[in-house]
Amino acid sequence: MTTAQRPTLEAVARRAGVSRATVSRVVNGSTTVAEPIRKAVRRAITELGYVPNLAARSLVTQRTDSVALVMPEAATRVFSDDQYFPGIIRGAAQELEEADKQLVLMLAGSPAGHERVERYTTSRHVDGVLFASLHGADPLPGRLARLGIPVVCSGRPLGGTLVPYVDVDHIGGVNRAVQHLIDSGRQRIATIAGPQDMVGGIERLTGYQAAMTPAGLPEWVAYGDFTRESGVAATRRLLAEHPDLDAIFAASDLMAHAALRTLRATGRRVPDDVAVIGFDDIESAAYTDPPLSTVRQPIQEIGRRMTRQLLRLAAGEPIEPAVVLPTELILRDSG
Amino acid sequence: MTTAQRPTLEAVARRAGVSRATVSRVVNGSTTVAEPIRKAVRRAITELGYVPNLAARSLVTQRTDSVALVMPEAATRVFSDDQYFPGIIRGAAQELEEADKQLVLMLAGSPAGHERVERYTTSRHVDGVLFASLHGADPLPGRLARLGIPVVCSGRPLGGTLVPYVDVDHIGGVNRAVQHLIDSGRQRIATIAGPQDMVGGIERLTGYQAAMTPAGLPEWVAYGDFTRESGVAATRRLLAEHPDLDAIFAASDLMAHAALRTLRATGRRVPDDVAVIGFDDIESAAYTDPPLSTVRQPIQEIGRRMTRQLLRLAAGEPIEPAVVLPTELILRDSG
DNA sequence: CCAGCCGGGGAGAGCGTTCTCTTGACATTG
DNA sequence: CAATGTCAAGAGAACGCTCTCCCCGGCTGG
Repeated sequence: MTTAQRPTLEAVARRAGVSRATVSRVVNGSTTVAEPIRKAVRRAITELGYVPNLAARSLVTQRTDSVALVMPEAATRVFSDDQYFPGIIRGAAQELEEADKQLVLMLAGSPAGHERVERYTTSRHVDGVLFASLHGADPLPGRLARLGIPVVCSGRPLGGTLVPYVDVDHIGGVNRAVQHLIDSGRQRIATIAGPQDMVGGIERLTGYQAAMTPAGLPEWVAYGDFTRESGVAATRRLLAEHPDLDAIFAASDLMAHAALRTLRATGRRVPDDVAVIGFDDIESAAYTDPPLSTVRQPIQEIGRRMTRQLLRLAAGEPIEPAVVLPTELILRDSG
Repeated sequence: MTTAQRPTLEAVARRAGVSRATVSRVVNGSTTVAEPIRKAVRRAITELGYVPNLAARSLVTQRTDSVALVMPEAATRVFSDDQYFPGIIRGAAQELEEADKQLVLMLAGSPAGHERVERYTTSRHVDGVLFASLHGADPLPGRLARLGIPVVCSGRPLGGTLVPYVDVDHIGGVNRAVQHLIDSGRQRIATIAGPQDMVGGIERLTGYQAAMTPAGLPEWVAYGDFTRESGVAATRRLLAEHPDLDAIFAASDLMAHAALRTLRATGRRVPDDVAVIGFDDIESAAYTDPPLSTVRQPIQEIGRRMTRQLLRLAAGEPIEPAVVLPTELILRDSG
């Protein structure tokens, strides 16, 4: 049961008949070690099963080789079945794996949780911090950035904070979707907007308006919070106020899905009577009835790019303050 | 731009006019410090904004205050829209937050990734390892356990490895579901089984058989991998071989959803002609058409319990080698 | 009244790395 | 051939913390 003492640099050095410094050089890939010695050290390492002690290394290098990914646990969308959360994680994990760094996940749900995240991240326990799906104008990213800690956000941070971010072209994507509705003859196009304390929510609404206003069409808006429940309620509100609407753009696929069902429940046919387009392109979008047209955003790529930017930042390289990835209109049957 | 030097124990000690040892005692909550001194130290800490250096602490305590959560990235279900992945994470994160420990997420997708996970976890860089959703008979958990590293799996590990685990009562839940189908008069009940290299896949099939065999009913099985795509294919196969089936139990909601659609595409009505019951109770189960009956498993609770067990193990406390959580039959409209 | 205790606090030795200096062995040059 | 340069490798000092002694002063009991 007792654990064998883990071999240290010292042990490897003794075994290979060299100094600790040389072993360290070999481990860290310095070129200034003669081949035979390098070989001997390598053998000693494998024979002893030596693995560097990261804590000791961190202590002297002042690096931790880990980055934090902070997500607001409360965010309904994060834990519903759209794939934002796993997508970001997966992208980040892939990119970090290549850099041989660790991913520390922090959920900043409760105020206590948020405080904990702040304490942890400000204390240089990680080499950088990734923020996903921020709500409102969280001051934390800006504060960290001012402390000189590398920070990258998914989605442009609200509140004028100057923090590098990676986002998708919400406005352009939505604009294209709504334009498509207009082009196919729809005249009474409503939207189910997302929460207005998140960039995604705000900009998708802007995209809708950017298409409607120039066309001189009336703008009908109901607000949801990206979830199905809110989508049902919003659709009902829209139908109550505008029974004759002939299209709905929903700011999330979950809400679009809810719209689909609610429309059908009221006897409307999709897309014959009402066209519906969503946003996200979640996996189940292809499996709704009818299959949902939607604006696809490359979630996993967001995670990758965020991470890449962060690693650059941590390495002291310059980065562009904003990366905006394209969105794509996916036309299926609903609109 | 230059980062202010972080204050150390030393600095706090000087400021408070005591020794490092005393500050350490205060920080770690030792009782043998007189109140006035304790107060002085506390003040010095806040004035200087002192935060302990975790690396230095780890170096001497041999603890890291972090645990790894390992997930097979390749697992289709992990990144599809069922909520297994986020659920486990959330449960684990909540429990770890209370213990003030960090969650290090590792995706063991590629062989290289798996090797990386092994290297990292065997090297005592974490206080314990959580394995989620294992495929086949992975030797890693057993190996770690033998090294004396605390390990807990979600789902009974295959291959006879003796590692503590937390699982749900697959067999009981499925048994109840199929029994319900039988009780409501169904006679030709097929099943879409999950992958047979995962406990969940195996046991859900066992549960089906455990209900069918005693009833003397024919057992019709098609295999899928928990995804919608595989569900479509499996349903088609079942229909081709047994056009007269009157019920399907699917080992995942995703496959059940696919069955729903495929059945309808062939002109069958659910539940009138064919009843369908799934497994998981994912969020969208209530939003399928018709709403899906299913066996609910408490995913988040699995995450919590795994973590609690792991923390006990890490603290040297004894734990029960297996925790099995109950499942619940949720009857909606599909069966 | 003194030995013995005990609680509060300090001194100092590590923990396992990295990294700067320094040394020593050759090779190169004028 | 001496002086200089180059390169490989070692010595040893941090890094910031915990924890085991150890000491000091005051209190108790015989």
